[in-house]
Amino acid sequence: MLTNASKYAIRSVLFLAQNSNIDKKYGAKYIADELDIPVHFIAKLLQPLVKKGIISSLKGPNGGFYFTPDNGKFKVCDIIEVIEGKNIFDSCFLGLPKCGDSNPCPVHHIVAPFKSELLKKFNMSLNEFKEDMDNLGTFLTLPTKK
Amino acid sequence: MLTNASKYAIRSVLFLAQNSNIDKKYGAKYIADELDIPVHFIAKLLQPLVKKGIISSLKGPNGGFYFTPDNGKFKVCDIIEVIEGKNIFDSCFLGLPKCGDSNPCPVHHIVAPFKSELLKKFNMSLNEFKEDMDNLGTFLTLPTKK
DNA sequence: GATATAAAAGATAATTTAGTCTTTTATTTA
DNA sequence: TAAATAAAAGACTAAATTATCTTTTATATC
Repeated sequence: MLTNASKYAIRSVLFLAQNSNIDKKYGAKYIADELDIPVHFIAKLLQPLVKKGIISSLKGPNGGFYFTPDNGKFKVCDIIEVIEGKNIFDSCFLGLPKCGDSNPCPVHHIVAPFKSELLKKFNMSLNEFKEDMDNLGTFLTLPTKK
Repeated sequence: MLTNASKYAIRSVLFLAQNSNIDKKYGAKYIADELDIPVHFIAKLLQPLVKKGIISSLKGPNGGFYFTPDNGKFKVCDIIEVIEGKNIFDSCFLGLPKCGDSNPCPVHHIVAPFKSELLKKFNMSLNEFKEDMDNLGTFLTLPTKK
């Protein structure tokens, strides 16, 4: 459903949301190591996210990527849109060209509520999402990294 | 989550399950037109399914692909396994290497029950699945094709 | 047996996704 | 202002997925 690119990007942004601020920045290498992601790949992916304002960055010594309260106004959906360039949640799970409530595919009744729940979550602001993660006690990394 | 190949294959098999029998076969071209799928692609995809016994085929005039009660003993999961060659339902939605109940990613609590429901369905026999489709009134084609 | 038909088999091409490497630019610190 | 650092930008490579095309084989019918 999501490409590796989107998965990497989402986890990186959430990592920054949880762990960074203007005084505590993380380089691409650190993020990649932490999340078990290819370094060069994530470095490339973060560029358009910075440009869009979803995360912040600073070059040079003591520079890196970081998260501000303003960044937290964006949503996970924004990350996906920047990386994929299109809405990937429209398409039918079985590839039916016109799947919908009135022309449902054999798994539509299972997939539709799932997508709806997922989109509810992905449409939360990143600030809200972060709080939600704290409440649920969820993870972004390998258990050994904690 | 599923590749195009799997989606095409699943819909083709279900089409045959619903519409064909030993006296009513369909050529690759017919199936492709009906389901809005690339002809050559589906022709290729159906080959390993026949070999595995998930669908039946006969060469020559009046030949084509068809479905027998015996074919109906396989499951949708079998189709996916033949086409993908691996279990695609294991991996975490956000790409977390060790996502699970005890180390859940931020959407695990949404994804896990979805997968579970889906797998329940995909582990039904195709005979059962066909009946289920009748009961639910689901579709495999464009509404205009009906 | 010759011909037509349709799947099987095999080779190849195109596109998308994934990932890497090098050079440039901005910023800090000495 | 020189050196070091880290992101930005750009070019490039690799792999997987998607799709097409051609040749061969099996089957039915005439």
